[in-house]
Formats: sequence, C-alpha cells, structure tokens
Amino acid sequence: MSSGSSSLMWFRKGLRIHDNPALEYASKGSDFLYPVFVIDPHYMKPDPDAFSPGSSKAGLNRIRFLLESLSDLDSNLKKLGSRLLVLKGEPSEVLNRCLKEWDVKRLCFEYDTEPYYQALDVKVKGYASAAGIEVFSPVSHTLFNPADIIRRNGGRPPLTYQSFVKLVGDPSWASSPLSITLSSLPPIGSFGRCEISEVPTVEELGYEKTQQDEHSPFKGGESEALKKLRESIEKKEWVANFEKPKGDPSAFLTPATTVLSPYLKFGCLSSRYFYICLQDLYKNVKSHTSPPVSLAGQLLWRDFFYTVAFGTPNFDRMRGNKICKQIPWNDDDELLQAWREARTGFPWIDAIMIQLRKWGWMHHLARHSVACFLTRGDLFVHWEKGRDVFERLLIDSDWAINNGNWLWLSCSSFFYQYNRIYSPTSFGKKYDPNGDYIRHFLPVLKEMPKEYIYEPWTAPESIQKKAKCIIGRDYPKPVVAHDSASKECKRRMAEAYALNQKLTGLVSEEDLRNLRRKLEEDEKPEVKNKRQRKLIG
DNA sequence: TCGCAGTTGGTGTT
DNA sequence: AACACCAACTGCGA
Repeated sequence: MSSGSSSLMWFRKGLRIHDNPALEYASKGSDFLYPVFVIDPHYMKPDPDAFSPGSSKAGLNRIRFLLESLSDLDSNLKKLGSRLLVLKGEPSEVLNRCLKEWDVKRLCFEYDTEPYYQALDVKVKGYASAAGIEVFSPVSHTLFNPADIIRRNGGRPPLTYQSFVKLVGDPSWASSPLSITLSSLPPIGSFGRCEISEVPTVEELGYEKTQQDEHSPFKGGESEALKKLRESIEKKEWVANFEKPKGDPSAFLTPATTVLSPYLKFGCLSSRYFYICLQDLYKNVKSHTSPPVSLAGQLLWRDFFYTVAFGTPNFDRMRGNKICKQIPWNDDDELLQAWREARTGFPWIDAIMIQLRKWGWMHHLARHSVACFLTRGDLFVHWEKGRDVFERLLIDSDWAINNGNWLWLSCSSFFYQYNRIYSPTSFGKKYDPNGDYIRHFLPVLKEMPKEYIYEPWTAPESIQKKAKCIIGRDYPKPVVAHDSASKECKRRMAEAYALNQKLTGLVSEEDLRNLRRKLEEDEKPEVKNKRQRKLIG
C-alpha cells in the first residue's frame, strides 16, 4: 500500500495523451498515478471457431491495431515519467482489486455511451462510491454529450442529420483552448500484489504468426494518428474541397479519405482536436465545403449516430427497435457465407470483401455497395448478419456508427429510398473501368480483359482460358442474377413498408411470418426459378 | 394534409 | 461533367 494519495486512470478508449481530461484530472494533486489498461480475455483470446483469425469478438487486424495503440500509449506515458500498467481479467474484478490494493482515492476514466460500458461502469462506479472513492468520468470521445443533446431535444434524440446539426450548434468547448500537451505525470506507486505486465504481442496472446497472410497497412497509436492528421491537414485545398460522396471507392494505393476513423474509434485521435484543426483551416481558405459532405460534417455524422444510438433502446437490433422498419429478411446462411467469404461471383463485391478481410478497412462507398448487395439490393439477408461481419473485421468498427450505417443501407431507418440500388457491376466500373482494384484484391481475375472483369461469367470460353480463369472452376458463377434479384427485393421492400405503415410500426413476429408466406406465394414462378437457379448470364 | 428535402442510384443525353 | 428522367420512399414542418 502506498502512502500519499493515489489516482487510477483507467484507459478503455481515449488511448491518447492529448485532449484527455480524465488523465489530466487524475494527474492533478495526486502523489501517485496508476495508468491502467485491462485486457479482457473475452475480447482478446484466440477463438479457433471464429470465421476469421482473432478472438470471439474481434478480428486479428483490430486486435493488432489495439496492441499497437497500447504500445504507443505506453511510450508516450514513459516520456512523461510514467508508463502503462497492463492487467488481465474481467475488468470490473481487476479494477476492484487494484482500487483496494493501491488505496486509490480517485478513479478517472472517459465516459462511454456503448451498452457494454454502460453496464460495466455501473458496477465499477457502484463499488467505487461504496468505498468512498471519487469518480471522474468526463465526456471526451465525441464533440457533444449525447445525453445533453437528447435532453435539449425533449428527451428524444433528433432523427435526421439536419435537425441534429440545427440543434447542436457549435460545441461549447470550442471557444476555450483544449489541453493538448502534458508536461509530466506523477510517479507510479508500488504494485502490491497486483500482477502487472507489459503490452503483449499478438504472439504472446496466443496467435500464430502464420494465421494471416496479409495484414492491415494501418498502424495503431496516437503518434501515428497525429502524423496522419498533420499529413491530411497539410493538403489545405483537399480538405477545404472535401465532398464525401465524390470520393473514389476503388482508390486503394492512396485512399480517397483520411483513414482517421480507426484512430477516432480507439480515441488515439481526439475528435475535438480534429474538429478544431478543421475550423482553423476553414478560417484560412477562400471557400470550403459544408456539412453534411465536408470533413467537419463527417465528425458531425459520428456524433449524430452516437446520439441516436444512445437514445434508442435496442438500437443494434430490428426487433424492439422503435426506429427500425420491420422487414421479413431471409435467413439464408449459404448466401451470407458466399458474401462473407468473397464468393458471390461479382468481382466488385468480392474484391471489397477481400479488402475488408485483409486490411480491416475499405472506402465508405465500398461498404455501401456490399451492404446494399447483402440486404435490400440482392440477397435480402438480415442486416444484423452483415453488421456482425463488419463489427468483427473492421479496424474502425464502432458500435453506434456501424449499426447506424447498417440501418441506413438496409433502408431500415434514416434512409428509405429502396429503389436506389447500387449495381454490383456498373457502380465500380464508373470509377475504375480497367478493374485495377479487382485485379489487386482478386488476383485470380488479374488477366481478365477489362471488357469482362466486372461480369466475368459473360466472357467467352476462349477468353476465360486465355485469362487462366474458368468461371465456375477458378472463380464462382454469380450467386444471383442481379436484375431479377433486385426486382424481387424491391417488391418485398414495398410489401414490408406497406405493412409497417398499416400497423404503424407495431409489427409482430407473426405479422412478419405471414408476410413472408405471402411474398413466397406471390412470387412469379419464372422470377423465382431464375433467382433460385443462382445464376446465369 | 400537402409540399419539400434528403451526404453518396441507374441510365441516357448533351 | 452536368443534366434530365425514371420511380418513388420517408420524416418533417407549415
């Protein structure tokens, strides 16, 4: 036990030194400071049954990104005369033990709106206050405090971006400078009986070196985040003229966006600091784009989804989710797996799914393409299934934003124009007529002439032979015929919307079953056959 | 009740 | 590149 007063800084997200009010408060007026990260085996230990290398919750790319972020945090803490203390176990148990053992007087951690942390934090705060420990848990992950916004909107979250923007105005902290640097931190006290370790490597967590052939080109950590931020901000014209929907989803050597999302997800980069940098830049240019399409607009989108997610019970499900249209999605594991394993037979779709697996990141519009294809566009598979795959494989997967976007793309909420379907062939062609993106991520199609690379099943046999890629043998035939599949999807969406309107959203399991049967009966036999033959040309 | 707006569709024309 | 047209949804505010 240490003499003198001790504070414990509990890192979860917010893996940074800059703009970290919890860390700043923890370091003030304390004789000892314990900076802690708890590795929860449920999140980190290898799961051999998962469909990709990684734990039961996270793909290896994100685990690696997290470990890199922790190492960087450790070295940044060391520059301030401290270090990161890594502990293992169920977080609330580990924390309770540390609080006792180190006689902690003050516990600090960034507030988190996700259901997982909401539940965990209730436990931890309960213990701390019973023991008379001061708890400081500021909101610093987002620009605004979602709870404030919801309160100011009469207890309900705003459900459109425009109404959100109108409501929030400028962030309250923007007029006073953020605390970007710390000069030093109090020393660490004695560990007592608590078992402390260094930041582990992926191998130390039990992962084989050979488990992944190509891994994400994006390296975790605050230092990398700030470097990337500076590189983006230096391109003044590019930032000022940024229009999200105009980006090129097929650009991979130089992505069309900042790729700061994974750093925002783990809090390696403060969204508030990013926002201030953008405002500074905007002040110094002749003209600049505006929300929703501007870069600052992207940060507002992030806050928008955080706010709606926080204020909507069962946000991550269809059932019991008041803002989610009830739609009789298919339960087709075969189609889901084809999508997940990049075997749909649509090169544009499959290349994106390979990039997801290898890089843990792809362009926003590429995500739109594959999400639309899986759900309302072609396969009519439940958005929750696609959400699970993204949640596991994306290095930037963020609970509120990922669920929000799946609700959006599946036309379950926020966006309702289900007639607008991304073509799994022409959408990509428009940006990359030569198919370089496909050639890179699907080398099996490397030699396919550009006339056929988006629809290789239409290539004559002689061309397939010459390209050393026989469709049906070296690369799959398409799992659906897009024309008939998308027509059928539209028909189902129309019926489902009509039912939701008729029952004013109160659609029961039974209503959905009945609709499923009706849709089955009404389906024109020729469409059905074509669809079920799973394929063609 | 009506008209309008909504970050990012597809296709065809100029 | 910019526009019209297609076919047409919802939520919101007047």
